[in-house]
Amino acid sequence: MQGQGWRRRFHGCGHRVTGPREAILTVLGSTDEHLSARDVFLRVQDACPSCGLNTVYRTLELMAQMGLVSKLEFGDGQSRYELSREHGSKPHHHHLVCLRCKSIVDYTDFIKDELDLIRKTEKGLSSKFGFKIADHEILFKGLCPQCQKQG
Amino acid sequence: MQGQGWRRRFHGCGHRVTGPREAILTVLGSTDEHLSARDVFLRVQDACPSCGLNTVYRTLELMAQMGLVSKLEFGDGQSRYELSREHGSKPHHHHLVCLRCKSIVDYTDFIKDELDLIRKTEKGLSSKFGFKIADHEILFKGLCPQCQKQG
DNA sequence: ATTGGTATTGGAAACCACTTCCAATAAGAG
DNA sequence: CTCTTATTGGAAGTGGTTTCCAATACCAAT
Repeated sequence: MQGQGWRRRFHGCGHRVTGPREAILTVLGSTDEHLSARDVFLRVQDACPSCGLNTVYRTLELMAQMGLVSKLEFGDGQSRYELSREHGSKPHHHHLVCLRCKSIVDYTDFIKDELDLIRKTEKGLSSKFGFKIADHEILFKGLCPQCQKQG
Repeated sequence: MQGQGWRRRFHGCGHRVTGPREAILTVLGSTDEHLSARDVFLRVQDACPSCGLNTVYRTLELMAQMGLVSKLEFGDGQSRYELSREHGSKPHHHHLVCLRCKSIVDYTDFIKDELDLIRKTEKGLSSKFGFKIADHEILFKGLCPQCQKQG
């Protein structure tokens, strides 16, 4: 999480800046992984021992709706979170997930090629359906090398 | 579900063709919606009253791994299913989901424009990571007109 | 600084989508 | 028709996520 703009952002929406929120953003800003709520909870204990799992869920959901974090679902039964494109330090990327073992690969290939299409689609959809679009996701699904062998 | 090819497909993988499986495919083939497992379960009662929710889950997961159905996650806490591109009668489409109320819009705009990119990316990823790619998904996230008003 | 209104928090309990277990059933190969 | 074994269904379990509510702590106004 670069900068402190998020504080202003919170206040602007009538939200308060609190210890847990600060700590959660710090955790997300210090990793490249796709953390589950429980993962975040564990790592937050350090900076904010009183923070409950419950608060982590609420905060992540709030931040997802504000567009600060991306909530990802890869089919393994839990949501995963990462700082969203504009707020994180990870390069723009997408995901490749194994249908069987649910393993995940981040890829950054062909990202430039998608720009035009995404921009055009985003514009078209927002004027056609009235949505205010915050983010997009491209997901490829298949079988990883291991799972291919195992039938 | 056009044709009966899926029977052969099942036998080919050492799976049996059963009442519940047949009924579930019929349900999926008769709608344009993104049904949850429970939705499918309810609609299956008609053709196959003995079919349990449990079997619906197992069957949908199996079909997802076979590539017959697409398992979709829109962030509302349950998976949704539709016949996959090659097996369904719905045109190739993608989704637009509201981050707040989780409502879903199907769109078919700019689908042609994506073909090249998808083909190229699919090829690149499968040779780089060894995945056997079965499907792809593009998801736009944002706020629907209603939720924009409500802050 | 102090105060007051209210958003936020934390813990426990509830919820619910989904999975596991296992004995009974039935598909389909021989 | 028979035998093997995949599949089923019901009940019980699992675990991620939400709800409830009293206590806490932001922060705007004083």
